[in-house]
Amino acid sequence: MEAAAAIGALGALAQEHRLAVFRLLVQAGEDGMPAGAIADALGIPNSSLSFHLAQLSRAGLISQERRSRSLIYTADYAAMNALLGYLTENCCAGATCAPDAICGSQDKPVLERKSA
Amino acid sequence: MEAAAAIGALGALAQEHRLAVFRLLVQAGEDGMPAGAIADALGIPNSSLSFHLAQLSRAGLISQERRSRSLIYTADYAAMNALLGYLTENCCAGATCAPDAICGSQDKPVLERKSA
DNA sequence: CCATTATTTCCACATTCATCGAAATGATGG
DNA sequence: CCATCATTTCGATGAATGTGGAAATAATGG
Repeated sequence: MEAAAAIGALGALAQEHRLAVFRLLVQAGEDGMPAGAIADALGIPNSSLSFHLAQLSRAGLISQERRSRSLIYTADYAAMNALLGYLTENCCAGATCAPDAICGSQDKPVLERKSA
Repeated sequence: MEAAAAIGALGALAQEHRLAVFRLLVQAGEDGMPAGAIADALGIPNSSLSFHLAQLSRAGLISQERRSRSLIYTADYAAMNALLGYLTENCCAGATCAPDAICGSQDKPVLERKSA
């Protein structure tokens, strides 16, 4: 992951509602959630939520898929792994917070999961 | 780390110059760098850099210390660890990207033993 | 087809963010 | 003390962000 992508992902998560949405989608798992259910769960007006979903989507952190009448949103684990990897590398590069502190393997992605 | 702090840290890093500054400070290690040297290394005007340093500082990601005439800035590794921990926990909580996937130690956070 | 449902786009507005020259502040050495 | 150096604050400006109601778009079931 290059810096520009990391900045995009960081910015997408750096907002109360968007962080809540992403957390919710992570918990929802691979089945994802329809926009309406997200709005309902978090108490965000539809139009506002749509704006935030677009931001998360543009950052590559979530993906959408239409299922019948609903648009289902799903967290992209690979993107989150890439972000964590970037931060870990750039937090630790040449510095004291040892990569080994994680567990020893630092060029393997943190969460290895299906890719999108 | 609670959500508000995470949002602050994410927002602080979600900017080209600030991310570059933080990376530089991480590389610089515990000795840190004076503001002038940072501005010089990254080609950022003093006043702009000062603004960004304040943002990073307010987010708790860096700390300052006066040494003679210079203000030395240092990356706060603990804060970064806390952020990584928050993201890891909230990426994985109740979902499929298993905590064990990290390395096997599942009750030990990524880089440090700590909870908010 | 059409009524209905689900979601997005449009719009207007207030707020915050980023930029950087110039002036102010703070600290030091001599 | 004061000349000087290092850095911050001030101020003005343009751009981007967040908000939410209302209207538009898309898809389905019947």
